[in-house]
Amino acid sequence: MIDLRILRDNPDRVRASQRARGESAELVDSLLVADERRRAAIAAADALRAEQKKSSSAVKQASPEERPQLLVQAQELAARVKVAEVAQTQTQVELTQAQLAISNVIEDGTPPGGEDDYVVLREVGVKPELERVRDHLELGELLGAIDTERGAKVSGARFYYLTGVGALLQLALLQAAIEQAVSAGFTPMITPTLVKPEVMGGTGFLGTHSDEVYRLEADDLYLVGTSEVPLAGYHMNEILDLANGPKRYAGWSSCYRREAGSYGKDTRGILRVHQFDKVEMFVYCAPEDATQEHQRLLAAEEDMLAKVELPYRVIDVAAGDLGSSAARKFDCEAWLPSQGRYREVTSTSNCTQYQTRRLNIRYRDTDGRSMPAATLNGTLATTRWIVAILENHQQPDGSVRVPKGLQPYLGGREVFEPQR
RNA sequence: GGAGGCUUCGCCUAGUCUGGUUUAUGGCGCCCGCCUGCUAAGCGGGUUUGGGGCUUAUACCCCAUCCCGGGUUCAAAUCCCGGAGCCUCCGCCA
Repeated sequence: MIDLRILRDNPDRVRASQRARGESAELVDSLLVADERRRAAIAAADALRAEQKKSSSAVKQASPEERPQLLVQAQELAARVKVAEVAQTQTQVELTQAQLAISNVIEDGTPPGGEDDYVVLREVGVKPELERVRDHLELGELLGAIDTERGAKVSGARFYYLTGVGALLQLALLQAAIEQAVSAGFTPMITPTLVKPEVMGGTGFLGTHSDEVYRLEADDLYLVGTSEVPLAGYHMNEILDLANGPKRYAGWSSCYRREAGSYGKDTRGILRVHQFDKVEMFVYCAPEDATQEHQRLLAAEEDMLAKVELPYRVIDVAAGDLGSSAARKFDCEAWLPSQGRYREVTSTSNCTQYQTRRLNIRYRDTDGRSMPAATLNGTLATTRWIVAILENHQQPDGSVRVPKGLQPYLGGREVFEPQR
């Protein structure tokens, strides 16, 4: 949700942000009008309420003979108050709608444009030179690590089983992520994966991407697509004490995505699936610290990628591909030998105060005033990493080298051997 | 699934039966000041959260806020209806 003060003081900045995203700048003017109308309605209703209070206490103190006369006046006022309150509510609803329609104001430096207008910040690591490339599913089947056929039999397309070393690899990967996060001062969390509409909406996932989200109609609950959602909801309606620095959480959860609109895309293997596991970093901090925290999250992601020895690049995502909540987003994309290109394995967003205004999460600034906090999130490891790990560390015989950073979490194992 | 109890400004709590002198009581904690070799104690004051107005800002004024949402009434913490959460008991169950 957009800050009305920023909007009033600097509407051009919001207009520019909307244009860079390829979204409507006219929404800014609708919002300004809605803001004006709401304030007028509040002033009118407040004045009537004040009058009514006086009138009411006059009734209370009146002598029996003046009482009937005063009662009539009071009754008439009560009716007018009722009308004014309906108008006030209406303008409030319109304001909120106009406010929700505008995406977060992008951070300075964000590349303008759409999905393909990202800027590559750096490439790290060495791509493997392979004579014969097996893709992750072929490798996964050789190792007895991935079973998509039975996944489809039991649950449908885009479901899978991780079996044997596949299951162990995921546990090792996520455990390594948790350990890294804990030693960096993050609080590990295992979160709910079903959340209420207000939480799903508050994090910004019920906007243009709402058809990506699973909904349980009978219970009016949503399955989360990332633990960002329950971690953002964790402090909903609270005032945080950030005097000792940001609150940093690392959430481990299953994630569920409908993948609507991606029919035919990435249908092979487990690159794009309906359910996966993820360790996600989530930070609450003062707005002035957000940009710096964002860099820390990105650095943590790169540490993890180094641990599993993946070649990757970092991209600065363009404005039009940020989603409504993010003001800036950096993705790390790992090299996939089977595709000969980079694919997203992490994503870190600075959501500034966009989510906390919706979720009513504040902190005390240095003057003791309560202000919306900033939130950020970033991926530390997901099931998808298995794809890149298998493909980049494959050997000619179909075995897969276990990266050093994961060996301690796999009982010291150095290689996964094909089963016959 | 059934029955009952509870929810008040950080924490605890009075007030709810019997609607209006309640701008919600008191204690603890916290903040400011006074007193005092120091500390403690004592004394005085302050301390919900939003919104609006007026301001350079502070101050000040107004409105809302007693779990949430409706309703009755000139007037609701208080009465009525619906919902949520917590606790206790019963039933069922991996």
